[in-house]
Amino acid sequence: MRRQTVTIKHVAAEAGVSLQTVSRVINKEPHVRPAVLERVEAAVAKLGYVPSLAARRMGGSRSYLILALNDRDRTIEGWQSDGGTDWVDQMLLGGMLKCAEHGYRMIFELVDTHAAHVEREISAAISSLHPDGIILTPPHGDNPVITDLLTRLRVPFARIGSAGEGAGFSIAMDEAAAAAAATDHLVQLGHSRIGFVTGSDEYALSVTRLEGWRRAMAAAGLAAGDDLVRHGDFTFRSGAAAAETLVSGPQPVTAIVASNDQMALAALHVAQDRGLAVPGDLSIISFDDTPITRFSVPPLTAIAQPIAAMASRAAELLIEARGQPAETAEASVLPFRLVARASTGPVRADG
Amino acid sequence: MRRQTVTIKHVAAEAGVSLQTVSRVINKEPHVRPAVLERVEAAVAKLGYVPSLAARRMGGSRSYLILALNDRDRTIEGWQSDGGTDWVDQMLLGGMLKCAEHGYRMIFELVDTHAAHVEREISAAISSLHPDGIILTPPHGDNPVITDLLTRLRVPFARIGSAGEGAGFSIAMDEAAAAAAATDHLVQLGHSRIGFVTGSDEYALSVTRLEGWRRAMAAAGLAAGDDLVRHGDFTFRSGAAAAETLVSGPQPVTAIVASNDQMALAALHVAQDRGLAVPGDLSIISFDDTPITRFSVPPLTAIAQPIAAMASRAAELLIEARGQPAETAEASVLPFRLVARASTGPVRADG
DNA sequence: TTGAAAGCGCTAACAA
DNA sequence: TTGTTAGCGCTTTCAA
Repeated sequence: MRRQTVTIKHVAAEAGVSLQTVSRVINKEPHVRPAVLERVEAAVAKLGYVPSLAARRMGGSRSYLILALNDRDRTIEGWQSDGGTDWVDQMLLGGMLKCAEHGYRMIFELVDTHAAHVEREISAAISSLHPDGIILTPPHGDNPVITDLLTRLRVPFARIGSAGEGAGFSIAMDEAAAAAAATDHLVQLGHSRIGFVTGSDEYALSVTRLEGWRRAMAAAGLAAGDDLVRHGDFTFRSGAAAAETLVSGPQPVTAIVASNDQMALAALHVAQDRGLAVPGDLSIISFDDTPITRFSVPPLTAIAQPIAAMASRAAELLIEARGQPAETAEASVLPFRLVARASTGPVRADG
Repeated sequence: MRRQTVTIKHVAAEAGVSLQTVSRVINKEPHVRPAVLERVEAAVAKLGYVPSLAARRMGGSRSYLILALNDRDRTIEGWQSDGGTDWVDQMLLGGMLKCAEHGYRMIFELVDTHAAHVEREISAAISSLHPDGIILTPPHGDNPVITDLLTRLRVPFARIGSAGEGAGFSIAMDEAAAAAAATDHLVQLGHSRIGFVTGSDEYALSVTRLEGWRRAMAAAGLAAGDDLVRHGDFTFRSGAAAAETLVSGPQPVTAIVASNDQMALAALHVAQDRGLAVPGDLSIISFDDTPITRFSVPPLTAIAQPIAAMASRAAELLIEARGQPAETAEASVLPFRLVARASTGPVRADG
C-alpha cells in the first residue's frame, strides 16, 4: 500500500508545522528548535518523504545536478572498440559516488566538440538541466570556446586534466612530472636513446608531457633532440607510424615513452613485426593504464592517472560551490602512479 | 541573483502568441496553424529556447528521465578491479544514445540489492526523480521485491537479461540457445566430455544456460551427467575451483563452457598451472565477451551479449510507454553472437 | 484553432 | 524561532 506521492505538505501536516519549517529541516538549516526538528524528522521517516528534485530546482536556485561533459566521438569510439576503456567507468566511480554522498546526481553527457555548434549543444544542456556544476573532461577544459561560455553563463565548472590557470577549478595530475618519471624509469634501466611519442595537439597535456620528457633527459645529461620526438594523435595508427621511424634508421632508440596506451600497443606490434624483443631490444612505457596494458604481451609498464580521484574531487568542489562560480579558482594536483610491468627492462649490454 | 534564462514566455512574446501555443509547438501537438507554427519555431530558434526539464516535470506528467538501475556492489567491484568490464559502457552506449535521440536523459543509479532496504532505496530514487521508466539490469529483473514494487508504483520498467513472463518489458537474448550454441561449437570440434560451470543462482539465466547445455549435449547424443556440471558464482575463485575438479579425476573433460569470462579466465589459469595446453588439451568457451577475452593468452572464444542493443531497446520501449505501464508486456529477444577465438579447438586424436 | 487560469512541490524573501 | 506569501517554468484543464 504505497502513497501516490508524499510532498512537503503532507510532512508539514503530519508534524503540525509550516512548509517552511519542513524545508529548513530537510535542508539542514539552522534556527529550528530541537523538539520541532525531531518532530519533523519523525514525520519524514514515517511518511517516507523524499524531496522532488524537479521542485527543488523550480523553487530554489540549486538543481542538485552535476553535468559531466565528455567528447562524443572519442567516447563512442571507445565504447565500440574492442579494447575497452575505463575512462568513463572511472569517471562514474569517482564522480557518481561523490555526488550520491551529497544527494546530487551526476548526468553524463556527450558533446561534439568539433562541430561549429558546441556552444549551442552545451547551452541547450544547461538550459534544459540547469546543472549546479559542470565537469569538463579532456580536452574540453582547454577549449576556450567552452570555458568562456561557462564563465559567461556563470555556471561553476571543473577542468579535469587541464592544468592551465584560467577560470574554473583545475584538477589534474602533474603531467610533466609523470612524463619525467616515466623517462627516468628508463634512464635508471640504463637507456640513453629514449624516444617520445606525443599526443594530439588539441590536448594541452600533450605539450606538458613532452616537456617532462625533455626535462628528465636533460637532467640525465642525455640528448633530447627532435630526432627522438614523433608526433602522434593518440591513435593506434599514429603510434605505429611513430614507432616505425623511431626504431629504424642509423640510431634506433632502445626505449619509447608513448603518450597513451593505444600508441604504446602500436609500438609493441611494430617491435613484434620487426623481430625486436620487448623489453630485450625495446622498452615501452605508456600513459593512461587502461585495461589493455594488463593483458598485452608483455603487459605494459604505464603511468596511471587518478581519474576516479579527479572526478571525485571535481564533484566535491562543484557541490561546495553551491551553484556560484568561485572567485578563487583553486588548482588541485593529484598524484599519479607508475605501474611497472614487463614492457620495460634494462638496456642490452651491446645496446 | 537569478541566471538569465529564456523561458516559454519570452518565446510567446516574440512570436506574439500565448504560452499554450508555444507549448503545443514544442510538444509537437496538433491543432496549430502552419503559419503560427512557423512563427513560433522561428522565435524558438532566434532566442535559442530550450524547455526546462524540471519545469516540464512539474507541470506535466512526464519527467523525460529514464533510470538505469545497476547492482551497486557488483558495479563498483567491476570498476575497481583491474580487469575492466564493459557492461556499464555498453549500457550507456545503447541506453544514453537512444534517450538522447528522444530528448530524454538516462540517469545511472546504483542500488544495493542485498540490503533489507532495497525498497526504500528505489522508492527514494523514484520520489526524487519521478522517472518515466526504469531499466532493470541483471539480476534485478528477476527480483520480485523490485518488480512488485515498481508494478505497485505504476512506473514502467524494462527487465534486461530477464526472460520470465511477469510485469515489465522483457528484453533478453536466448540464453538457452546461446549455451547450446557454445556447447555445439565444441561438439563440432569433436569434444564429447564437455564440462559446464554455472553462474550464481541469483540469476535466472544461470539455470537457463545450464538447460541449454543439457539440450545440446542430448541433441549430440552425449552424456550430460552431474559429474560434468559445477556450480560457480561468476567469480574467478569459483571458476578456478570448478575447473580444478573438471580437469582432474579419472575422466577429465576436454572442454569447458563457463558462464562468464572471469570463470573462463580462471579455467585458463588452472590449465596453465597443470601444464594443459589450451586449446590442445582443453578448450574453453565463455559468456559475456568483456575485453579480457581479447587480451588473454590465448584469446577466449565467447558468447557476446547484445548489451547495447538491449539497453537501447529498453529505453525505446519505456519512452514509447510515455510514463504509463503497458498492459501487454511484450518480450524482445535479441540475437547473441558466438565469437570464435583461439581458446577452442579440435579435440586431440588420443583424447 | 487558440487562449486564460490553475496548479505541480519546492524555496526565497519577508513578516511576525 | 517560526510562518506567510510569492513565484520558479511548464502542462493541464477548460473556455472561447
